[in-house]
Amino acid sequence: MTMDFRIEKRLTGKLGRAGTLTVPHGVIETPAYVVVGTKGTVKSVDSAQVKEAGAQVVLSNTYHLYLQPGDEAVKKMGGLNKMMNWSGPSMTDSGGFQVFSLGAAYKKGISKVLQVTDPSLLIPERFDDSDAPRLAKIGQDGVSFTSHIDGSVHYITPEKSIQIQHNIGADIIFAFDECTSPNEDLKYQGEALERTHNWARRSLEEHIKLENQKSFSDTSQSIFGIVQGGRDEELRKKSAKFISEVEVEGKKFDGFGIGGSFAKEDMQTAVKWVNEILPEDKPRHLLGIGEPEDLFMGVESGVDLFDCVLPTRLGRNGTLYTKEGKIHITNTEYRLDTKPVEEDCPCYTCTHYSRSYICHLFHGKEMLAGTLSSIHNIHFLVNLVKKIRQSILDENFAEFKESFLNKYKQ
RNA sequence: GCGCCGGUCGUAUAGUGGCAAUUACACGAGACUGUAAAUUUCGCGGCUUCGGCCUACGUUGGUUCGAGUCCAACCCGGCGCA
Repeated sequence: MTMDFRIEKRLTGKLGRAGTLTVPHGVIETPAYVVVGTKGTVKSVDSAQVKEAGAQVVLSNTYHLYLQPGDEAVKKMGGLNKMMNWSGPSMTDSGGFQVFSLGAAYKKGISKVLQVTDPSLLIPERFDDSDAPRLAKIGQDGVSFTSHIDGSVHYITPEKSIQIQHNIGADIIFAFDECTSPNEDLKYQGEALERTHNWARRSLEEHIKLENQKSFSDTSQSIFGIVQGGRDEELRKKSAKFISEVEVEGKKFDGFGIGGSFAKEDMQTAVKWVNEILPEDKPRHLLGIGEPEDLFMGVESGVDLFDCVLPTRLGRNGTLYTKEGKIHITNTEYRLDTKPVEEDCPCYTCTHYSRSYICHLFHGKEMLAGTLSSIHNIHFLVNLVKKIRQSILDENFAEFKESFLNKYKQ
């Protein structure tokens, strides 16, 4: 058994559903918010704290672990879970996102989610910036990366990414893809999609080959294919169809990632196009998303898994989630505020510390600031998705969504 | 008492004739979506119809078209000699 996905309840009239996803390291109740631990650590938070904050599953990164400490080292340490003392379900991203973040987006201030109201802003910036500095360059067969750590050059192919992910040993691994920049033109999006599809097939082939080589004592892994296609309906649908149907030795992808960068406004339409095509009986993961409003949108559009760096990144940088919206805990108004971050929040941070203390920790540049803040943010977002799940089971999703979003100011 | 050195935005500094004045920290407000992020941006004398205007480098006066910068006196601090 590699993976078992069961749908318990559906949202009537919508694509959403609540279910359970069972993998070798445990059960994930879906929809679920996956916590990101890029280098085999959820930044500033220990695995026990991650668990206490309610997280069910952690996602690490192939590229980063390959560079440091090296996938062989991870394997030697007993695999990702053992290495980071995480007993629950685990995933690795393929390195595809780094094709974007270290490539087209490198030093350009382009982010995964673009907040634009004017669609013309999304139209081509692509004249020829091929000589722009970047650490990732797309080649014939794969991508060459210049290590940001020591400048060494590494060529990552789909096969290589899958081999690394097998050494790392997470429960769920992802096909190697190209996450395109939101301001690439349609022609480029089409070419990139061909490449991603080609890489998807090769990823699946390599995965099956490696699974076939495993012995009984080895833990089996599942692989998710990634749907791309930018903001174009035709490309998105074509990709959803291809990724769900591609087959090697009679085997298909175990689940799906929905990747790429979006204008906030088109995210929902893109997700719907895709999820209307993807097979219902397999899990779908919206990669790199998101914010509370994105979670409601995603769930009702048929997403089962989300992951995002926001809880930890924002936490480390002094922004904390509350039911009324995000607050900047370093601001003067919290200096003498002895209330917890959230009055009725059961997380470790809120049950033990005050806003004023966390404000003080940030001003004093104390490491604990990032830890306590990350714990709260993880709890907030993970728990929000758990509540969304419960609302599907209780058949009051719409009411919950409305009451939450009414209070929550973006 | 004599001599030398020094007094610049909260702090520490840069600045030897064109300066609302450098840099760092502190302070203030933002940003962050599959993590090159404990990162990063902006602001930090006042007013403004955004063209400027006013007030500012210990104090007072002077030289100069123009002074934080040169001169004089004074005040304050440090060091040395009596």
